[in-house]
Amino acid sequence: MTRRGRVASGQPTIADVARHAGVAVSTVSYVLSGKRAISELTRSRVLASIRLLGYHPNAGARALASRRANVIALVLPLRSGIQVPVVMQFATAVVTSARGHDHDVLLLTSDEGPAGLRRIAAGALVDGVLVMDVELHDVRVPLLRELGRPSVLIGLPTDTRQLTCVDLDFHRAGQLCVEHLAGLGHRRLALLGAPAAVYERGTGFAHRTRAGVIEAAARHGVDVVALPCEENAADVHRRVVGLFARHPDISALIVQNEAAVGPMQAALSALGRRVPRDVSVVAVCPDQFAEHASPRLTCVPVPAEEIGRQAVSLVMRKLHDELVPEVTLLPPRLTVRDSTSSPGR
Amino acid sequence: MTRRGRVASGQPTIADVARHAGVAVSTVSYVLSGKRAISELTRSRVLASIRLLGYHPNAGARALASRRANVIALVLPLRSGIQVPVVMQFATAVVTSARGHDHDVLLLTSDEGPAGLRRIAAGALVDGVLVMDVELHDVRVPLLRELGRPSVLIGLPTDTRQLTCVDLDFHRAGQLCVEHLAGLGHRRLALLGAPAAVYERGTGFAHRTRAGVIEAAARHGVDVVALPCEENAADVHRRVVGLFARHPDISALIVQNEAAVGPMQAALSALGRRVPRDVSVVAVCPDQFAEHASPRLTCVPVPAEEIGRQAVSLVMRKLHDELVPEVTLLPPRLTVRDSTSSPGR
DNA sequence: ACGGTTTGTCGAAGCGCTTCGCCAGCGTCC
DNA sequence: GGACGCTGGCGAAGCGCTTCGACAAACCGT
Repeated sequence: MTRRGRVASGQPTIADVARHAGVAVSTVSYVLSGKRAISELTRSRVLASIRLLGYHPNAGARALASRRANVIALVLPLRSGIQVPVVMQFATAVVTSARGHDHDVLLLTSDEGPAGLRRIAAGALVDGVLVMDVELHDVRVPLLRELGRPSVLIGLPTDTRQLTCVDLDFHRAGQLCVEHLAGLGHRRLALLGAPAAVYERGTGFAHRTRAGVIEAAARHGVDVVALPCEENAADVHRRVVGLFARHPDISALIVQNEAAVGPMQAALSALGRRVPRDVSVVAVCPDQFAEHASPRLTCVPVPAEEIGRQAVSLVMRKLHDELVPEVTLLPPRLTVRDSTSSPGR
Repeated sequence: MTRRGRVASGQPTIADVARHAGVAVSTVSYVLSGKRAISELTRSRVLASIRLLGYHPNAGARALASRRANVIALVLPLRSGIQVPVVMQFATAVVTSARGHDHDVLLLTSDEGPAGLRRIAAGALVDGVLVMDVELHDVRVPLLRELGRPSVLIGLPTDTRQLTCVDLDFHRAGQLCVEHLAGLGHRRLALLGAPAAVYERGTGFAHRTRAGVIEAAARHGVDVVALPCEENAADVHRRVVGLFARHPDISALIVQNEAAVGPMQAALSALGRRVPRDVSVVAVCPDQFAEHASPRLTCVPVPAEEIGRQAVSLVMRKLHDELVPEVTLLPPRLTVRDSTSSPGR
């Protein structure tokens, strides 16, 4: 019996590789990690053995010995009012770019709450944490600060001290929408926002967009009505009809609610207002969605993939003890399509 | 120096707990796992120490020693034509129910392909694998068979031998739609299906629904036109208009494409056909989506959460070496709402 | 009072890997 | 030509946990 008192796992171990290549275990390890110089001859012999035996390092053993799991956690929201496609795009971007850094991604939902975070972080299941759907006064923030593991927030809480946050500059995005519309000559706008619940729980992006819209409107001498909007067709219809009943001279809409776009268009057409002839529409939503709508929507895209990449890159840098900025805001840009034009034409 | 030659991690270890409670390390382990009888007195002393020290078992060490990572992998698709909200619902259901079995979820995207699967499985990063978006002749299927780790497919490949699959019975779902409409008196139907690419790559659910629809239509002596449908408003519009141009007497639509529902309704209303007065609509989509549409849609809901729970439960049973059925098909049910009625009323 | 179980606990041997210290062999430089 | 520095490799000590076998002590029936 050469080794092992218990049941064999079937998988070859680093010792098998070492024996097969005629070198020491540590040499194999150094070939794999590149942390010490290894002669080209030995290197290729070891690599050949690895390939031949179909060796894959055991993740648990590696994590135990190196104190690095090569896994990061991604905490996703699952509650109502989230932009599902955005979240999904974001998640895939995170997985893809984490793999580019030789890390895997552990998926958590926020419903296990802070306890879940503590469990995986303290248990060394993950090296770092990415948190989505951050609220202005998020309960997880104090925990993240004390956790002792690198973390990156997607979204901005009120107090960003000692944190690392990345997000689209939604304030600027709101401004961009207004500037575009004001530039076209619109004087009365409305913002069809996220569901009321999203504002109530203090989700940053909704507040920041609204603030940007209102601020820019004031600056450009433009009137704006901001109202939240649920994600069902009936509510959207009611809101839009009510809006134009109270403010018949509104000539442009800013929409930050993907689910509302379709129903909104239906409501407008029911009111006999055509886009963009009678009403211009600017959306804050994934580019692809705007592209697929009819008419194609002028929009400020939410660069979910770019945010995901940035978040991963930031957490990796923190893992390497680099200093990173507390806040990274990506500059939004506005893509002009077919849903906006000058009013009264 | 009591322990450790290298840098302290800060986290208390099981040895710290044992020392604090005045017992052996193995005793603490048995308290935690419950695998041997421990006196109530000792048990409570140990638990008290654990709480006091804030001990969390190290995942890597545990995985190494026990040969179980307590993690399952979830392979999600990220390509076009997938039903994003369904996937998302599914993912959260998987995470939630995995946690109920004391497991975490590692997120993979299918773009790393079979190599990714092999890596995590061989490396013992995960104990089992859940694979979504299965094609009829999926390249990953042979790999799963040889992988030596429990796996569950969400969706049905052509050959299910030696596999475990779970899905909604889409064939029956298609039948249900037709039966409902035929029962109302409709004689000419159309199926607005998934994007063409989805059929082309042999994704099971699309094929099976279509087959069920066609089969039931033949059985009920009903005509049906089945056509794929892209996810952008312009294509949907074109298809719907073309459809009624060629078949003006079609009185009901079956839709299996969430993104197409809104544009379809818009197209119908542009054609002057009202739902359900002139055209009845049955959707195969998440219940919530149907509920939020206007009018509320009669639908066959895709029970993403239930499928997720089932998938986790199956993989857990396989982890415990239980025998499980090769194929689990959940029975669909049809929810009648406001989008269907008898024709010509 | 004495074998035979149970019950509760302990000690130690790994799990498969990383990493530290050590050293042999070589070229190099006054 | 000896002190020195590299280079390439080895051996062994853990990392923190689970689990197996051993074994006192308590309990049993007789």
